[in-house]
Amino acid sequence: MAGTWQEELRAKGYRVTPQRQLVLEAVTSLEHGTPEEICTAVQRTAQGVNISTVYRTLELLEELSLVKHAHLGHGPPTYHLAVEAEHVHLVCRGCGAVSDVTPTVADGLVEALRGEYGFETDVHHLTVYGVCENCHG
Amino acid sequence: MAGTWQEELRAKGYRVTPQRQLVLEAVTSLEHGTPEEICTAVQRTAQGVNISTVYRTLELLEELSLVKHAHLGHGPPTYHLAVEAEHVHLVCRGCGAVSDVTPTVADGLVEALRGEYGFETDVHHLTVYGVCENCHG
DNA sequence: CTGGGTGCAAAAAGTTTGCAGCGAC
DNA sequence: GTCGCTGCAAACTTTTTGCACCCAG
Repeated sequence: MAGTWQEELRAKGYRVTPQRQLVLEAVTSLEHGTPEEICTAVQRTAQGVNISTVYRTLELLEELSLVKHAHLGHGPPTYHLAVEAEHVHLVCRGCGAVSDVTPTVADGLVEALRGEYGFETDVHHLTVYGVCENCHG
Repeated sequence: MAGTWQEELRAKGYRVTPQRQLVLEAVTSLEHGTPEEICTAVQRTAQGVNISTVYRTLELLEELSLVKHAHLGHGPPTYHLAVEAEHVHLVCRGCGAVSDVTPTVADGLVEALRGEYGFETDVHHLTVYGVCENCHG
């Protein structure tokens, strides 16, 4: 691994600040966190990171492809590490649970869309809604 | 077809109002409309349907499974008829275009999730992000 | 008539922006 | 020391809610 994300930031003229490190740590540990949850998590460690800084930081981190976001339902978007995005989200309409499964389940879909429509699927951003095992009694 | 949606409404103690008919017509004609677009469309026909009535009506219609919604990108959700939901949305990250394809492309995915995770996929609600033929040079 | 529905306005929730001071480099 | 970053507060957008009046059944 040639460069850390800190070096990547500096190389692009951005600065490495405590806030940015804290937000990235929060995204890492929360795994599926909304901006507000991330803000709260950050404030448990060091206090006083503003919600608007969280938004600005998430935007920046997403621009650098360090994090990604997905819309899992009605509420605010949830953010997670891009390197951990190697999965497909399953959202249960019954209990609201979010689980992660391997992208291989979508292999057929990806190939069908590429073959029939020339569409390159971004599997990292795939969210499947339905009913989980526990809920379709 | 035994009952119209109007009869279904009345059967459940709800009332059939001009506003509800207009909103449903707007959802039908727009195909992928946000609440605000639906409100605007309704106001072109009859004027004076309030945005909050649109929200309340959409919530009701969704509860009755007459319409469904999907999050296609960053903005507000888009609503469409449930009976027309028999397709999968493709959203292009390049040009933002939304296209509809047959759910058969997801057959493999559906079977894999059912077999491996006991998860019953709601194909009507499936949205796939990626890059369309025109945009991936 | 009766109770659900609507419009209006205010509030809530989520997100963005302007600006002065601070701190990474 | 410079210039990007942050905190704060205000503005903005989207959605929800309270309430009095209205109308479908």
